[in-house]
Amino acid sequence: MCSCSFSRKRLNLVFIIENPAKPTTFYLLLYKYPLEVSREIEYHSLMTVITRFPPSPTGFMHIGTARTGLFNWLYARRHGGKMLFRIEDTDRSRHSEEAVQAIVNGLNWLGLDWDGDIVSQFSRSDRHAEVAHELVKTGKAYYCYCTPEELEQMRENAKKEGRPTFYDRRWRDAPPSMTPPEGINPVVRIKAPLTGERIVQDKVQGDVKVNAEQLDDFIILRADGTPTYMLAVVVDDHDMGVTHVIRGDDHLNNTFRQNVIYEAMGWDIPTYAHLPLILGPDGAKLSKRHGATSVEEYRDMGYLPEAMRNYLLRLGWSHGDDEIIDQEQALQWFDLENINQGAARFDFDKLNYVNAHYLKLADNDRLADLVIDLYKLRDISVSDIGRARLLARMDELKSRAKTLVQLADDAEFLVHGIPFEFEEKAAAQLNEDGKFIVKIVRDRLSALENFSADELEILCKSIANDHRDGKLGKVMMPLRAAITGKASSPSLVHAMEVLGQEEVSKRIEYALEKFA
RNA sequence: GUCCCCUUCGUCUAGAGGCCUAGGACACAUCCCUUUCACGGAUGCGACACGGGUUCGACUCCCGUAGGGGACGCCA
Repeated sequence: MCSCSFSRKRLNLVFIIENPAKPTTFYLLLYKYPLEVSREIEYHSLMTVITRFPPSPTGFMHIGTARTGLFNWLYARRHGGKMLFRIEDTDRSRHSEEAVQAIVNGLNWLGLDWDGDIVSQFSRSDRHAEVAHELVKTGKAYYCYCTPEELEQMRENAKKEGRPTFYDRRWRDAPPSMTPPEGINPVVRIKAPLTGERIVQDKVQGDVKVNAEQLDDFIILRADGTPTYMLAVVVDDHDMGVTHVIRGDDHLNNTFRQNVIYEAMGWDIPTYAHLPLILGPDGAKLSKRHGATSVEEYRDMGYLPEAMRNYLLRLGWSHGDDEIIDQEQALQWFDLENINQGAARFDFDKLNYVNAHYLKLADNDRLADLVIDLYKLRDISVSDIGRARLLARMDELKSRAKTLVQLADDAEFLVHGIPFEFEEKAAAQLNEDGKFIVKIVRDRLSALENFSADELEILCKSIANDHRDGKLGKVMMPLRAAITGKASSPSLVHAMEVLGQEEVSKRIEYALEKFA
């Protein structure tokens, strides 16, 4: 199969070649003009792609977890595959239903779904133990009777001598003379390779090499018979048929250990892609002190899920110069090749910009509902009339705001009743000069044929001409203060139209009375 | 202490040895629009961490240095 295309700078000849060694696998080759080099740009497999989303039940969904989830989801969906959902609750004490629910809620909010049931790692511990014992039987793993104190001592000594801080393998090939001490339940350790270069092939980081001397015989089964994380992930990923492991950079080192288990069991190693971490605005690891770290906090700050997805996607992944990438586009474009290798800082300015963009595109009814939800948190109840006003001005409102919270602030005067508060700058507008103008407006309001924005504007302009040298602002500012209680607002004449003559008059009377 | 990874405008990034006088976006500044605040439009400011190689030619490849991040648990 061959296709040909022109890009800005080159002629592409694409050959899809079957790999005879793996009949279900195809390579996509790209030839650059002139035909000097060929480069494998993509690896397509006809096997179903299976990714996984394996959060720890921490009680909330970290923004980094969300991004990893998004990447896994996009990759699976892009390739017509599946994303599995597994709770990493090997440490059962951490497990709680609420914690799982929090993650599910986060995923739902982001609009990501998964295939099959949520798998609890804890529920599979028998299987994990079975694998551990099988490895002992085949001589790939062994029992170790060291106490935590002894291990601590080893680490200290190693550090002092400048060696890796590892277990010294004293039970690895224990001679028969070394009888197990009484009363100690052994752990199971795996036999890691002693020498040679170990390579992890990573889709993001490339080939990562480390000497076997840096790997120790890590524990796969604890003294109480429960599996460690290292064993559990490998067994579960294998049993669940995971083909692509897309996860945070912090697991890159673990990968060498996990591969030891894969090899000992003779299992296929999945394709790895390790994503760089998200840093806070100051370059340090994103943490609580940077403000929001969980997706629900971003929701509460007024960000739209589609904006969040777009922003998170662009944080570390790119498609040329494209910035606004909606879900549909992302599904067509997403790949592992264009993930950046360096960690990225979280930038609220950019998020705001992206959010403002999606706000403009969002459906008005949906936005009204979201804003009304926000008002509930402020103990403001919105009547049907209030909702209708919101809707009537939504096109303008959504074009101005960066977040739903801003939109809600902007629109609050449309839904609140009398009495209402005046902010300081608004109060200042209602001085003698201001009240003078407001009274003139009030007196001439009833003469309007239609209480419409156009006529209101004509009226205000004529008042400005008569009393303020044609300076419209001198009329609008005090009027705005009287009607909204604020010094800035969306288009006042349009807002007045929506509020209606009766409500406008009431508010003017209320303001004049208050600042009498 | 040991090992691993990373490094292009303030930030996110484009860049696949000559297309680079390094492109885009956010932020910032100025101007325009304007009843306010925003939105929008235009223009501007602004970077290849440093030092060595390789090459006719390096942002791009290699090696060092510096800086940043990560991992070294009977946590996940």
